[in-house]
Amino acid sequence: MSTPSKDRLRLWLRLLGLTRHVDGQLRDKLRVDFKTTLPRFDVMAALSRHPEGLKMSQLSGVLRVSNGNVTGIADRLADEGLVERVPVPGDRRAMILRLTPAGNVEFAQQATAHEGWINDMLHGISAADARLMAAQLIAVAQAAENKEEIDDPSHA
Amino acid sequence: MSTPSKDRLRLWLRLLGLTRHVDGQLRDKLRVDFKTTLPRFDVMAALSRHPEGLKMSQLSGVLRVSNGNVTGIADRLADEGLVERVPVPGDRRAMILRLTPAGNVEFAQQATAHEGWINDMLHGISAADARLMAAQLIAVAQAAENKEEIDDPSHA
DNA sequence: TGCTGATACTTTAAGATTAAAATATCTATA
DNA sequence: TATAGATATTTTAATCTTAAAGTATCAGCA
Repeated sequence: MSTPSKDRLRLWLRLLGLTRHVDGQLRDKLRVDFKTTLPRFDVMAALSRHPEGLKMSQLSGVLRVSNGNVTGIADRLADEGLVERVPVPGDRRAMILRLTPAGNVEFAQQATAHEGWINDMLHGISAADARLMAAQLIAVAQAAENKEEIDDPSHA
Repeated sequence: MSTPSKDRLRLWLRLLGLTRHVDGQLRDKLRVDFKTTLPRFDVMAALSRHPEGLKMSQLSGVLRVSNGNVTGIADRLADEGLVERVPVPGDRRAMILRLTPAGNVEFAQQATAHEGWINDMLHGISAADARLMAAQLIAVAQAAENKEEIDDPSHA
């Protein structure tokens, strides 16, 4: 049987299956090759895009995870000297988190490897198809998010 | 700059972004509407597809998670009377996990709601596009998994 | 100044997750 | 039958995750 609802459900299950597969591979490779984890990689990637650092709250906003989550990951990265907390002049509540020089060196290696892993795993897709699919997915994501605004106007 | 490698990386980031978004919404709705979690839903969904039940190891195989992981989730579901452990005749090591009648009733409601949530979130996609995209994703996933067999022939 | 509410972050409690170690049982074979 | 290795599951230790509670600070205003 095939209804629009079932077709969309099947699409979702495919999407989830592929994402989990790639995600799992990335976690394995980060662990084996770099003795780190995907959440740590994500934090360092976000900081890498903001060399001046990010406040803890900005970081959790960018990564779309809870505040408390970032606290623990930052603690462990700081223990290893990969990130550092810098006080914010004029606001003693806030802390800026940024990569240390050692963190920058380490992340550069991880990022290069990461791009290579993705390239390998998705090598069955041509560059042109990758661009097309990415564009389709943007449309899908926008549809999904617009749906929420209709449901919950408080976001407006 | 656009290289094939970057195009594939961007595709991956889109894929991940959409999946995380939908995933997060599902978790929220399961929590609010059913006071449960996605891992619990996943276990019950797998058992629902196998009314005779699944051995713990089969279940972790189907869900692609570790053995120990399933143990904890099964414990909690069993505490609530939604699943039960049944001894396997002839093998005292193994246990079959299956939905209880109460678990079946509960899951049926969750599954209906789940399909509706997906349908709402992906309503921007026509049924035809959903089928096309699902087919594309199958090809991508196969390419990704074939890649591994080439890398690691032990799976053959 | 002193209060009130908002903001930034951390801590806590509970569940999810994994790899690795521990238990219990089974199977094949010497 | 004894035992060695394989199999099924649980336990353990560590990390990740969230919601909710807690702490400290800030900003506006009476």
